Amino acid sequence: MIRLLLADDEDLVRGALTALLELEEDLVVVAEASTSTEAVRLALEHRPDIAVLDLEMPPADGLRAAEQIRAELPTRVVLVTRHARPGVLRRALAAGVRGFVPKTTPAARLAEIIRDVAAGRRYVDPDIAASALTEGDCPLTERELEVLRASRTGASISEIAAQVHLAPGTVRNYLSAAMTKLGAGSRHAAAHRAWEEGWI
Amino acid sequence: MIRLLLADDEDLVRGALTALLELEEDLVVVAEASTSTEAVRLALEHRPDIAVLDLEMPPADGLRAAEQIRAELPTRVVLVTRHARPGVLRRALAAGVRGFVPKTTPAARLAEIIRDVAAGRRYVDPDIAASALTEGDCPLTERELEVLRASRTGASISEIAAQVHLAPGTVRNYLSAAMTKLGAGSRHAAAHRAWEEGWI
DNA sequence: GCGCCCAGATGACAAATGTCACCAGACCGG
DNA sequence: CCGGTCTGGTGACATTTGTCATCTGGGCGC
Repeated sequence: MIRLLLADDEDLVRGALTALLELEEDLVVVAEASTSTEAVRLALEHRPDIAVLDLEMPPADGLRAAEQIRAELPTRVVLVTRHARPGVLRRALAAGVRGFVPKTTPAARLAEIIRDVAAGRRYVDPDIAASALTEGDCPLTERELEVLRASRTGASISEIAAQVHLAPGTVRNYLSAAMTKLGAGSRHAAAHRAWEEGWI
Repeated sequence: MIRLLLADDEDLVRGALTALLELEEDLVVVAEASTSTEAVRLALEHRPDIAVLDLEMPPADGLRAAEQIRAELPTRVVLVTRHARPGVLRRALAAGVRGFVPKTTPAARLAEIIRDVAAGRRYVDPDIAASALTEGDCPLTERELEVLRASRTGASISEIAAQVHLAPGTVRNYLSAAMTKLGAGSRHAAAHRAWEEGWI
């Protein structure tokens, strides 16, 4: 019997996935979480064999939760995501995630993937893997990513500066560098671009 | 026995919802669609009692599909959405949708909601309904919405002008008006705001 | 016809933004 | 200790953006 932790912030989806997986006789959902922090807490408490985490989850994303779980437990992590972007896959694998499943995967496959991972194998969506291999790595520094993230809501330079605790001029420099690297004409275009690539 | 059409572009979610609903003895999923056009086609073919449509679905969104289904069939439509924004609810009700369910709804409620709708009642998520009632309607004109939509990717004024076939100065005027109405300091902030409200 | 309104356009102006060159500490290998 | 490198910061400058007053031409009631 494979014991599962299921985390997804959308109750409807999480509940539906539970229903789907409980149909399998060798799988049992022992805990459900709706936030990344709750996922970590419940993982420590229940020590499941596999943690199935949604990537898009407040307050920290599923990747952070995966890292924390992996740091403490032998639990294997399967990440499920809507926007399966190459950059995310790269980060996920670096974090030691054992399965990477976009939500475009047929539902019937999920149980098989979980069994594979439980058996020690890895699963990575073939399409994403292919594009991750052909695409270049993220050229941006951590700081550049930070200011780009902060500019996604349309904030002004000074607002971004306040958010990231930097001087406005410095923020402009980072943004300028990021824009050059991404070939964008404005920080907003750069932020959009970086998001599409899965870098923020 | 209530016959259902289920449409969601994410196979995993759609399959999981099918599993969830098939657990109910009085519900049966007679067709599954992964695009809005397929949803309309299958609805005409199978004439289900209820169509459960995801709002976020290519190529046209679930709202369009709902309108088309309603125009041809007595089928009742339940919309499921991730970003349950007041403006969207407003448009959905105007399109004759009978149920409006954000994905934050507990999974166990979905079957009840479907039975309610099948029985002729309506269901609207209480939280969204409340904010839709307290919030004002979209104050933006069609043109203002158009230029805001075009600016979402971070395009420059001249690029937007080319997209919407207007002079750059005119685009600036519309953007300026939109920013004033939304209390935003830049068009990017305004676009973000308008998106959050469900207006674009 | 006449006046009125409205979408679209223009031009002038101030403020915000992006570019660039350069400075000051901190940190590190040698 | 020294030079190299990295992060953070500053100031000058050209462009872009946002604001506002104003113009133009077409529809429309009368």
